[in-house]
Amino acid sequence: MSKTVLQTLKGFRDFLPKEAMQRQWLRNIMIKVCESWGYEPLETPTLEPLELFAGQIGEDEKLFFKFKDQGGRDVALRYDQTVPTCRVIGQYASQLIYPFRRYQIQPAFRAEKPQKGRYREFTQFDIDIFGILSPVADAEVIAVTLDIYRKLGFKSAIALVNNRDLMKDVPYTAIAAIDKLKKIGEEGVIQEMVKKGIDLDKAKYYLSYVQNIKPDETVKIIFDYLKSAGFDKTWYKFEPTLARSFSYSQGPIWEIVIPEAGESSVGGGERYDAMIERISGQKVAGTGIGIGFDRTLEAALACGLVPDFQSVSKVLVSVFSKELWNNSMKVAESIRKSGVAVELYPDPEVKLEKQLKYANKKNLPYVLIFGPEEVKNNVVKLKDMKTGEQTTETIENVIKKLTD
RNA sequence: GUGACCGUAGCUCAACCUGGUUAGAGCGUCGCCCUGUGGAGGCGAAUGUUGCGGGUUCAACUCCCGUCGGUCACCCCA
Repeated sequence: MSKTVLQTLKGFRDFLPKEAMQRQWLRNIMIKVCESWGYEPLETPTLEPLELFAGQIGEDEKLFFKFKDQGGRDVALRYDQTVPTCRVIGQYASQLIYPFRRYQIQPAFRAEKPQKGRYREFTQFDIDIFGILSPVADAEVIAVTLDIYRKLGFKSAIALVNNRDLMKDVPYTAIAAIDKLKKIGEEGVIQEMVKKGIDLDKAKYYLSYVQNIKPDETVKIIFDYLKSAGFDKTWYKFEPTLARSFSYSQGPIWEIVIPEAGESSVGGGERYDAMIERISGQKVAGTGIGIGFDRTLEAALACGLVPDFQSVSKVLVSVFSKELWNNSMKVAESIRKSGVAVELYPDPEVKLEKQLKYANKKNLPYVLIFGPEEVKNNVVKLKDMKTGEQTTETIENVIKKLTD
């Protein structure tokens, strides 16, 4: 194999066990929280007809990962999870039960130029609820999201909330500019608008108009809900200049920021009733959030919330000699039966010293050691790798200790 | 898609600007000290088509072009 093949494609990543375990940890918590709120999993294909995505946003076709399949069909890798879900709503209209709550965690693919935190294959965690027009639906999705960050152990996460409907009188180009306020400042926003053909006076007017928007009834309903759901008021905030410049955003819009881990957002959501109807042909209300899985993991790592995963198993059963190989196997098997993750050193010829070094490097909590002496007395030595302490026990006792 | 910077041992880097005999160091790895016990220490050893391809040159890790990959900004972000 030539050496150039030993690398991943631009913007694609491998996850070695340590990293993969961290991802699984995060994924499991997110799923658990979602299900505790009654959200059910949904999965859609990796490959879709190109028109499903391209039909939606015609202009920026460049970013699709698209190609022709063997049958000459134009296909594209999953670009996001919202659009396929809209397809599902149309395709299975007769079987879905509303309100329909679903979460979805799958990779999305975009042919972007990669940079930090932006890859061509990345994982998105979406939480959406369909069939409910009331802002209570938006509030619930925000509450589930905040619950996830709370359960992950963050001291705080803030939902910045606004209502796109309050910007009805502001043209889209102005909204898109105002969305960048945090990044480019007031001057930058005004310049951006002027560049896009808006008069200077109007640009200034739009900016100050938006900055002075006050929360409406919809926003109040959402905040009341969050308060009742047990979130301190430091966990949510009205943010008039939050714009979510997606063309399909409507109604409540929000973003999640984690102050302890930087100011950029880890996810954002909005209502998109109109897009659902456009794609599915069904008049179904829908609102939800897309959470950046990678960004959330990065934030959790930065805040020291991720357990230090080194190994999957709790104990290594060492092999003293070829003659005792069968004993080691039996011991490992009986521990495994008790539900404890156990690994057997897979080579009877290797010196005990090397087996211990292995256990040490992998950070395995315990090692079981037994030679002829112990076998004769029907006991084993349980070594605690952290303290170095070693006790002689019966297997039953070892299992009891390990399952505690 | 546009622009900038980067790519040397498993890892972090030196040598590149000002081309010149066997490309170095630390960490890690492996072995021994230690024939029933890891982490510390001592001693010893192995390792590179200098990302890949081409060009210039008597000579390229070094200069030039291309390509692949990375980082950053812009663009974009359903």
